[in-house]
Amino acid sequence: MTTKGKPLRRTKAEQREGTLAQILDAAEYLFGQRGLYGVTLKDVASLANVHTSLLHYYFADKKAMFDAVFARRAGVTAERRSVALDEYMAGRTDPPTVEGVLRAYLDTDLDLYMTGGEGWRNYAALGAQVAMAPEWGAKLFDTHFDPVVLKMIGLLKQALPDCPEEDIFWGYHFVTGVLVQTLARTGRIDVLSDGLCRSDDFSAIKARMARFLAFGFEGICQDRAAERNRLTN
Amino acid sequence: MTTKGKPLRRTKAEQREGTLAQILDAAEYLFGQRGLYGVTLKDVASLANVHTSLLHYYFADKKAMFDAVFARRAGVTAERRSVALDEYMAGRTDPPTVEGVLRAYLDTDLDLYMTGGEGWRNYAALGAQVAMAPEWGAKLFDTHFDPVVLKMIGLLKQALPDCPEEDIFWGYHFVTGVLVQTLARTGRIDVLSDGLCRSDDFSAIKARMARFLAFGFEGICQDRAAERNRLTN
DNA sequence: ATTATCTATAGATCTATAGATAATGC
DNA sequence: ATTATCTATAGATCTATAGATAATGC
Repeated sequence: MTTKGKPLRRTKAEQREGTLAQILDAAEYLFGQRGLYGVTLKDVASLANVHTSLLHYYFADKKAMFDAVFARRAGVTAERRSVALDEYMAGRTDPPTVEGVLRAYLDTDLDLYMTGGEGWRNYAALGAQVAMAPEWGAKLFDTHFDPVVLKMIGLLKQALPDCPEEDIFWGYHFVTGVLVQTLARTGRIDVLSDGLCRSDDFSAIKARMARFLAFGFEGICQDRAAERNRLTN
Repeated sequence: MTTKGKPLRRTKAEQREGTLAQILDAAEYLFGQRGLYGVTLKDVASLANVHTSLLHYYFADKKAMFDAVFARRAGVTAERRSVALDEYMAGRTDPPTVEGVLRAYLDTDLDLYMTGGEGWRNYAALGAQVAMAPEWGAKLFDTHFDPVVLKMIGLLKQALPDCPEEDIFWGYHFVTGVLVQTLARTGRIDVLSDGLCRSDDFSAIKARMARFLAFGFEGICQDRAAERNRLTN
């Protein structure tokens, strides 16, 4: 079995990298299924085919391992979305449109989960759980995603110059909800729709999400404009 | 201290009910903060001021306790929303509007969390965590909420007779996301908006949510109508 | 005479550490 | 000579149960 193509001898750096990836992949899957507290180090070790004590060699403790899992892909997706927003703006002289900004932001992310393989889908499910964890979850999101989110919100302000800042932030609140619900892939819509829709059909969701949300923004901003008119006249 | 107004002697049924409520309240708060796996029976017992073994007297195991916590309020909110939808339809001869249906459904629920006290807000946070749990979470939602959700979806179909069923289900998928994100109250929007918005300001959210989502539905249904026209002409 | 609550404890599991062994690195 | 991995185990914690005690119920 010692074919020339696959040398059994690996450099230590390679070995380290390989094992770490195995561990992080296993942890990512399990944490995505049951959350931080629903997974034991032993669970991760078994799935990763390493001994539990090795986890302590690589990570200070369980939370540090969890943070490493989250951080591994957080930077990648944040950067992709940031670049997509820049590219969207680079190609135009007109102010941005709400749907354009949302497409750059959301579709770019959905593409990643559609084409990035199982790892990215597991990460998505993990992200959904983190997003709903009040104690430490929001903090993780703040740390990794604030810059790109604020960049997007800045562009939405340009797209909706007459809309109060408050409404735009609430609109973003709704955007997160829709995205996070999608990333969770709980299978609930499958049951409700009796199989007509499947919660892992990101392609169907991509076809609707940005437009749905763009119309939503118009709705609450129109509302505000109307209210202001009512008060002024 | 044996004033006539507050007899120390309680009937067993009263005692049972009181203790159960203490236990369920404590469990509700803790599960809402850290999820099913992040809470131990000892945690619940300490907060409820009872001995851990008493939890085993009242519940078969931890999951049964969790289910009892969830079930206690699930029926109440489902029924309220169902009644609100009926009342909305009772008062009209025209077909329903999307925003009308969503207001009956969502505003009724938000009112409950706004006026129902701390217990209901803790339950909301718990619900948000359950909604993102792939293994057992979706199942709990199916059990308790399918009837009222399907009733609402039926009304949305009446409001949007030309919209494909598929789009309406996806629209509902987005509705859940927005509601669940709101119920979680993670404080993330507070940080992002630098205090301009607060995630526990359900009143501000109520003023925007139904309209935002109603416009979203119009958006994806218009889209579909346009697409059909394109294909037909 | 039944029901509610507490005491005591078994048995399993979980995290974490110390120290041994087996690889790669120079 | 350093780094990666495993063995063995301590100490804490967690769920669950058996059985005692203290209330209410007739």
